[in-house]
Amino acid sequence: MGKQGYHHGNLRQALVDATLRLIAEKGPQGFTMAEAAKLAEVSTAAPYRHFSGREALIAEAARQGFEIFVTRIEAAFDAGRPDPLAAFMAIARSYLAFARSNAGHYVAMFESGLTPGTNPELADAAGRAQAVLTRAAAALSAHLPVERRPSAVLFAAHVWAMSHGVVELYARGAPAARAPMPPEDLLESGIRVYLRGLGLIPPDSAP
Amino acid sequence: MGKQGYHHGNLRQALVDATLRLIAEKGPQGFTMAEAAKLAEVSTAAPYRHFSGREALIAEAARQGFEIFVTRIEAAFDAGRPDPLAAFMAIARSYLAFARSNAGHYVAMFESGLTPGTNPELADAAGRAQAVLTRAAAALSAHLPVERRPSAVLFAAHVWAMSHGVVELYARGAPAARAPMPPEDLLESGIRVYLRGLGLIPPDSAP
DNA sequence: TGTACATCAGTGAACGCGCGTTCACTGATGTAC
DNA sequence: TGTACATCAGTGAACGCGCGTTCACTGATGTAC
Repeated sequence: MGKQGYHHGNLRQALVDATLRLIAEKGPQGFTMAEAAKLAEVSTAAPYRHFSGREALIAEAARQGFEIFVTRIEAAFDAGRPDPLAAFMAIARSYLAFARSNAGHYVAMFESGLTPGTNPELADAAGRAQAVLTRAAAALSAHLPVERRPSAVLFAAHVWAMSHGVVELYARGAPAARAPMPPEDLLESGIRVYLRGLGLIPPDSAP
Repeated sequence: MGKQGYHHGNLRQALVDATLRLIAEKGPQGFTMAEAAKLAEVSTAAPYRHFSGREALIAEAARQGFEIFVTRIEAAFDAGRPDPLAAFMAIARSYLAFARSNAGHYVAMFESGLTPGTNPELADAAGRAQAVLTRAAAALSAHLPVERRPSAVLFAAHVWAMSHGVVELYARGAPAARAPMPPEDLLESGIRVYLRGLGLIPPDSAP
């Protein structure tokens, strides 16, 4: 694992880490193989021992992102503890926190323009991420009478869309709009209204 | 306006159109000055008579996008006709339609990584877009008693976030997730739940 | 324990390419008289 | 209506650059005997 010497030891991961750093700092277009190699202190030809090319390296960064994402979301949900509602809101906060703390991963996952069909492992990891959110949605709405219970897939998709939208529009430097409040509060209040619409929390005061 | 001859006639707009086409087809990174010039049937130096550089050209594409966006949204809202709710849902549909039909504009506006501060005209156009959505939200919630009336800015931000999230996650080839239904229906049902949460439509059957 | 050798993970130089941008220029246009 | 001339909007060639990728190579490592 030592860095000196002819053999790097863990170049594959070092390249992924360099990719994440570059993407986070300069956007997906700011990432180049040459610079990743340089960051990993290795010749420009070395990356090709581990990745077939630029796209493959970004895809691996995205895949690891989904992996970590799933772990984080699951930890936040904590099997519905202390109660399904609190656990669900914890997921929302965790979503935003992930986008912030793992900007490189997030961009690789959602903004790098990867063509999903080409990489089954990536598609698989992304699918598992969706599954976790769906499970959380199902848990939160499980106590509703069947005829009023929403489709968990649909429920999860709505919340995911709002979360993603908040990140893209308000938690970045996008020219779209200035956020009326911190993204965390914006998302939490939005989800709260949505959950009220589903009858999952009582009609309370205005948001 | 004739294309033949030494002078192009309307090169500035032709370059913007070329930019939109390239961005729509290959993403913001697929756009190059050289190719835009080629599409406009002009030498590679000509664009610099009209734009200071690459960034300025993309920014103009985005600005025009916001301009059209405002027009479309306003037309869809139609001053709240036939009723505020129907008008509001028309905006949502219009948002998705715009993202589809004006993919180049949409990408330039939201996915090109423009730094907003640098271009006041762009920031202004974006601000007006937000204002339209806010006005629609205010109109829809105007009849609520004051203490239950949500902040229109907040309301608009939530709906915009969900709309944007649906576009990004489900109306593109993103590796994120397969949509459980057409994006239009997904967005409409999501907004419906949200509006129910605000007390703007009665608690009906499950979505 | 030593040695021979296959395999692996790097190097360094080079390639062809297309990019953004600049330059001195030139053809077309509009205007003053 | 003609003419001189300033201005404008193009050209074409060139620049320096950094990119992704490939190649023959070489140093390090692991394994069989």
